[in-house]
Amino acid sequence: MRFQRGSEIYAEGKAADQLYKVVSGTVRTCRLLPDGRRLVAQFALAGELFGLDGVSHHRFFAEAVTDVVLIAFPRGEINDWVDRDSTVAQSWQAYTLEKLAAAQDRFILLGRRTASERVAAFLLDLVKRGQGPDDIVELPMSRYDIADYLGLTAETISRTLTALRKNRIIADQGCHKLRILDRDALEEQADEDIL
Amino acid sequence: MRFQRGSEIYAEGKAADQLYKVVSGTVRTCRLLPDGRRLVAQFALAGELFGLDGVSHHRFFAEAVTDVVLIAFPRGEINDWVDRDSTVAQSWQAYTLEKLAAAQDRFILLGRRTASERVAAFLLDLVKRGQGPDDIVELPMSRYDIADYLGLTAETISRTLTALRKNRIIADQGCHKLRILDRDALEEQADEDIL
DNA sequence: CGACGCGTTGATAGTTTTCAAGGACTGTGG
DNA sequence: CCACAGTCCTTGAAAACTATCAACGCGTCG
Repeated sequence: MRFQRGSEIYAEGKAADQLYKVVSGTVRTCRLLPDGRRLVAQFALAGELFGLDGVSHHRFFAEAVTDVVLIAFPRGEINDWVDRDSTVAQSWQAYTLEKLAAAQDRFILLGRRTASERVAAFLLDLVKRGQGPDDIVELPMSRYDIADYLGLTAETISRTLTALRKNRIIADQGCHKLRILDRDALEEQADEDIL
Repeated sequence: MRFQRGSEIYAEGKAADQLYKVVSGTVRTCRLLPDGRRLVAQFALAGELFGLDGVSHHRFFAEAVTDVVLIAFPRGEINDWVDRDSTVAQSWQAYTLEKLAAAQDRFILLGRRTASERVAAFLLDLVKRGQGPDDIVELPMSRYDIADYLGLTAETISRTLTALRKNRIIADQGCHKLRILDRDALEEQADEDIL
C-alpha cells in the first residue's frame, strides 16, 4: 500500500482490523482534543509496526508524515496464527508487553522532564531507531509534530534545538537532518538537565 | 500476603516473576529519577492487578499506600494456563491491550492538559474504579502521590482542590475523602478547562 | 516565480514550580 | 487519655519555565 505525504491512513473510531508495518517513510498516530490541542502518540519509522491503538476500534488516527509504503496484516489472521503456534503467541505477547513498557517510560518523559531533556531524549531515540550512521538524525516530521509528541510547542522545540546548536552539541544539516557532535553531552542532557 | 503501609512490595530491577491482585488497600508503582523526581505509574485499588511493568524484570518498584492484602500469581503459571486454554489466552491478550490503551490515554493527560483538567479527570477516574457510592471519592494516597501520578506538585494539587471546593464542585470530608457536589461541572473541567 | 507553510527569533503573558511558613492530622509513647 | 513528634496539608510570595502572540525569513512545492 502507498500513501502520499499528509494523507490519512485510518481514522479515529474505525474498526481496528489491521496492523501495519512501515516499509519506507514515516507515519504518525495522533488524537485531537475538542479545543484543537493535538497529541502524537507514536512515530512509526521504516521497519516498525503501528495500528495497535485500541482493542476493537482505533483510538487514534494515523497519517503519513512522508510518502510511505506499508504492508497491512489483518488482525484476524494474526489471531489465527497466534492460536495455532504457541511460539508466535509468546513473541506476540512479548511485543505487546514491550510496547507497554515503552509507554510507561513515556509517562516519565511527559510528566517529569524539562523541555531540553525531552528533546535530547527524542533525538537519541530517533538515532537508535533510525537506520543511518550513529551521529546523523533524520527528522522527517515537522517541528509541530515533534512538539505534539513531546507535549511542548513548536517554538520551544525550535529554541531548544538552537540552544543545542549554540552549545556545539549538534550541527544543522538542513531542517530535517542534523549531526550529533557531542553525544555524551546529549546523553547527559537527556538524563538530567544540568543547565 | 500482607504488607504494612509504606512498605516495599517489590524493588525496581527484580525479576518480574509474579503478578499481584489487590484484595484490600491501595498500592502504588513508581520510579525515581537520579535527581529525586518521582513518577507514580499506577495506583492499584482493591480488585485490580499490578506487577506487569516489564517483560522480564520490574521497571518500577511497588509500595503499599495503605495496609494491603494481596494475592500473588506466579507468571510461569499464568503462561502455562495461557498455553493450554485459548480462551484464557484471548482474555489475557485483551487485558494487555486494554492496559496499553489506558497508557496511551495517559499520554494526553500528561502531555496536553492543565493542572485542573488533570485533577478533575483523576477524581472521576477514582470514583469510577472505587467501590463506594458515585459521589464519594476515597483518596487513600497523599497529595505527593497524586502529584507524582499527574506530573504536578503537591502544592498545585492542594490549590486545585481548594479551588474546586470554593466553586462548590466538591466538598471536603477530611483529607482523604471528598464528596462530589456538581458532577457535570467536574466532567466539564476534565474535558476542557473553561476557566 | 510566487505562494504558502514551516522554521526561527523576540517580547510578553500565564501557569506551575519553588521556597517558605504555619496549621492539621496521625500515630506513638508516656 | 493526653501530649508530642513527625508527616502531611494548606496558603502565600517570588521565580522559573513554557506558552502565546507577532513578525520575518526560508524552503518547498505547485
